[in-house]
Amino acid sequence: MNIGDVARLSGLPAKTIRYYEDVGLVKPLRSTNGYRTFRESDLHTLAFLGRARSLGFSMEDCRNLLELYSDRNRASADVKQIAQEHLERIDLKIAELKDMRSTLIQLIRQCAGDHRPDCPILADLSFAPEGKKKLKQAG
Amino acid sequence: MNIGDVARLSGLPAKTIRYYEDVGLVKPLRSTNGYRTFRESDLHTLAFLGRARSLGFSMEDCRNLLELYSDRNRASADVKQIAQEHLERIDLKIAELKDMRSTLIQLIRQCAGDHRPDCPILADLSFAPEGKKKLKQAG
DNA sequence: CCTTGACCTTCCAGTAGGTGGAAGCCTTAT
DNA sequence: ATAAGGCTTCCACCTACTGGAAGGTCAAGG
Repeated sequence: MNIGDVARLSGLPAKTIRYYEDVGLVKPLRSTNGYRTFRESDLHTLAFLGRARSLGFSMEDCRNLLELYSDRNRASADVKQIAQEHLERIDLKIAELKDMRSTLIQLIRQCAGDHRPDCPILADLSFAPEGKKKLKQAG
Repeated sequence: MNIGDVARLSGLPAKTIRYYEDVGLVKPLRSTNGYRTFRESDLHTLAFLGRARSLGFSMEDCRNLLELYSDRNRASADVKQIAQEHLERIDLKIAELKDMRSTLIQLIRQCAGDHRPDCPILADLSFAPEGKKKLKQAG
């Protein structure tokens, strides 16, 4: 299979697949004309990567997961740990975003959104004292 | 004020402040020795930027917000729109993360996490059928 | 006067995870 | 022979910084 074929089959852009080769995540063969030649196992790896990335795993995680995947003596505990740490990062990120969200919603609600210049959003941004910061962190 | 002073006062790293000058978000003066000299208004701008960034606004948004802030004939509607679009992006991001989260939680729950190699997490990653992909794309 | 240490300066490189484009080779069909 | 499309490499760019090297500046102390 050439890169276009695995791109279609895996759903990943050819550029991304080349990048994954660059960083050593997939190692296709080369045919005499210099074209990359992908085996079934490469396609499988790419599908694995696509799925893992879609779950938000970092490239570093992907690398480790792939290694565990090919290790028949792996302990599922090692896989689980990677997933759990990733989950914690996701929860942290969600919490951060929710914090931003609640502040934004408040500000947006207070803003008239008309032709006049007065704006509580700008007022908040231009005057963010310690008290507010504490409120934000507590909320 | 030198850069160290505004760094302490604004809570932003000096590096970041230099970067903000690089991209034109703040324009400190220079004293004869080449040091940046910040006025009160520059400190104010930096505080504004710090607050806006902490709410997740992009640099592009920050640029526009600063421009509106200094425009006495602004319409609060323009500010509100920037904030609302940002809120939508945040909501989208939260939704994506929650999707990942729920899948991850399921997989983690199913994984024994012991010394044995069998692992539903790897099984999922290595076998992502069309049905799953559609779910992912819908979410 | 000299040194020490804390500042400050610029410039270069690297981070994650790609994406876009240019220049040019390969293949296939007509 | 030529055109279309696929493939190659390489380089730059994106966000929003961050780290570090090499070197200039300034105030205090001996």
